[in-house]
Amino acid sequence: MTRKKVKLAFIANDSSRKATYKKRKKGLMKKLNELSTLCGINACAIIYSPYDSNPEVWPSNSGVQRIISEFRTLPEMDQNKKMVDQETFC
Amino acid sequence: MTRKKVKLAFIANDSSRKATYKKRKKGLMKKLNELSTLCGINACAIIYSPYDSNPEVWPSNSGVQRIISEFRTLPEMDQNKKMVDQETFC
DNA sequence: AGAACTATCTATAATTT
DNA sequence: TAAATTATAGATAGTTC
Repeated sequence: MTRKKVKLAFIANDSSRKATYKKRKKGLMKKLNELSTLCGINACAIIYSPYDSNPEVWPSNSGVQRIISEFRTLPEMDQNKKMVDQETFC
Repeated sequence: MTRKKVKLAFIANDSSRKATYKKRKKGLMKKLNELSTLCGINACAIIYSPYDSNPEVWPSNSGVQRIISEFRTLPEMDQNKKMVDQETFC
């Protein structure tokens, strides 16, 4: 996306792929932090990769645990359909 | 970030905040999709907001469920420390 | 292997429709 | 309100050190 447009496909070259991963992971975490701060919302992200020994998370392990606990309390069906009461709000 | 620099703070104006949320959420999901594709990694994100009746997720509800299940299988301590065997790989 | 640089691509704030 | 536009801030591919 800069010196040349990047084709949206797996980067075959190992070192290029790792370099891109490190840069983009950093950028993504920054974006998520900005979204959360600017809009006052809760969010989390978990990223697995061979480059990090443990999953990279945002905002923190405890923050992720809190949000996924909430996510799991949603009945399976409600995770896909709109809920009427909140629909009214939006 | 464009016509004017944005201060990293909660956007007080309701309509501006909502507009920013919608744009940035879309951008974030695109970035996560790109990271996953380019680098061949597994990742997920969950975003809660008053603008969407249900949490917005990437890549899908089932994908999120799969990844958080894996995350939860990590012993609490391992979620923060480096693991020696993978350290060698990186 | 990284850290830094920089040219240029992308995301998006403000504006218009 | 929401979608489209556009000017500009930000992210990053390729390169250098």
